[in-house]
Amino acid sequence: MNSTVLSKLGLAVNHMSVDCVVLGLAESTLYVLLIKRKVEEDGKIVYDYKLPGGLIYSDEDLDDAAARVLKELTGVRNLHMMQFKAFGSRNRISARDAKWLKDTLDDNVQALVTVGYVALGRIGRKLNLHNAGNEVCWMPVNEALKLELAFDHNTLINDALKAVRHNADADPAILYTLLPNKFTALQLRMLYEFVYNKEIDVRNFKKKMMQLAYVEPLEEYEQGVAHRAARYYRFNRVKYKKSRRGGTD
Amino acid sequence: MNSTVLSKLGLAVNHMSVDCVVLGLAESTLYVLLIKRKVEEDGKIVYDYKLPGGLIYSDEDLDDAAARVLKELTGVRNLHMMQFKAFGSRNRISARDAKWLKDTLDDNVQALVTVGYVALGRIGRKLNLHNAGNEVCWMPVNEALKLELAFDHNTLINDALKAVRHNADADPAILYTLLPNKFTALQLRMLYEFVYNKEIDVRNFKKKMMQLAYVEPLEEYEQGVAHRAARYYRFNRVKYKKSRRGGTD
DNA sequence: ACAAAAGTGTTAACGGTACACCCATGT
DNA sequence: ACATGGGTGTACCGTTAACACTTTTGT
Repeated sequence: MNSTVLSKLGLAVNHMSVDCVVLGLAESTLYVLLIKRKVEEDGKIVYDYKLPGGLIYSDEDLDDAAARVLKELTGVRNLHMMQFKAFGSRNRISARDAKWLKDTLDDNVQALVTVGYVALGRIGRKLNLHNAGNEVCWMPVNEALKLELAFDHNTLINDALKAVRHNADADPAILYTLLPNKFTALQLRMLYEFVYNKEIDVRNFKKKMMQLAYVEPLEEYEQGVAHRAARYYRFNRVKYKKSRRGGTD
Repeated sequence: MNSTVLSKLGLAVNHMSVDCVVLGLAESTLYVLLIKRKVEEDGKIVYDYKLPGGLIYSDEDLDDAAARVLKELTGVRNLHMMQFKAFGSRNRISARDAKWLKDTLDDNVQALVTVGYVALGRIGRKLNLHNAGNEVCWMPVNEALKLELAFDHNTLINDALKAVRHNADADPAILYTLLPNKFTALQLRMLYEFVYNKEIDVRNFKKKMMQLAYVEPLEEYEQGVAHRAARYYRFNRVKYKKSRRGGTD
């Protein structure tokens, strides 16, 4: 059966995986979802971090594989995952990674092409923190990028951020998946500041924001804050879609 | 060796390929590079078209695989290939495709994940028109999309076009790879009109074009045309790169 | 002379950016 | 009362968009 394929194709058979870069915003810091990895090295046990990822089944689509892998590893569901780039095998696998693959998959894996997915989510979600013996955690993106993550996951995170920035103006709706249902003007502005990586003038931002029919002001305000209470707004998906289909607004 | 992997992983092993969408512009029509495919069906021999594509070796990077495949199949080299999307296996393979894969690779292939690459090239290039028994040809994109191409190649072409449009403003240089070394203002404008899919005012366009330091007017003009001769311009890659690195122009 | 496409400037509308003060609330 | 962050309007500038006539060349 399949071994025939292998002998015929030789080098041309690889392993394929998806890796998920899940971003979340809290207190104006961007976090990324990581899995703690246990590796034995020189007789000592060391820990490092990896993105949630896994192999693709042959009967599933890429998008489905990404959703399944994320759910299996972290319990997170129903996130809108966006494919951003595929990564080849060369230079992706360090000695430590090879060791880990061998321990996990019980064989030498020489090539591993991965398809990167990015999702934006709310940090409040419940995680299966110890799913499958793995420890799942949120880590500020800045800190994560200072570490040496498994495989080329530093690269994946960087490219995921680029993809979000690149796609945000084509489809601003993805940004609102990072915010809670009710958010203040400050939260929205900080999100834009992060995405466009620069400071935005408060008044100018408010002006533009009020022109967006799909950002609806509510009659609700912050409570118990030591200053004037900020108004809450919410994202109206229906109006958003309408505005994309050539509505006058 | 590898068969161990298979037995352990079962469904998780697939075939991986790259497919190249090579676009070229001629006479204000956009063409795509296709390979004629011969399939036996119900005892009859039928022909259809596919994009140049092939399996990825485990020791090469994706970008290298794309360049190699394109060269092997069409003789085209040194094109800047841009990865745009990966495509999963489900619904990609028709009965006819399965038959062709079996004839070509001598086994049943159930899953085939492909990474799509797009390149812009000049149509004048010499092609190895009958490389590896395949007939390579340029076909107007509009015509190609009316046909039922192999696998999900209609989708690939459409997504490649979207990617070009999406990337053109981030990096206009890619557009100039579609033009001959010396081009007229009309050619450049038609290219922009295609990419942004709308008419552009002649004078406004000229104004903006003259502000681009990297579009250099030459002292050469069209010859033997039945109207006033148009001036030629050329793309200066060095100045372009300089302008991207924070030069004042 | 005429047909066909090249080449060339000005004005108005719009969107983006810069900028400073008063308001509400808890301590 | 004061400290903290929320909320608001106006003026300038650069970019884009609309618009029509003259020039060159071949037939």
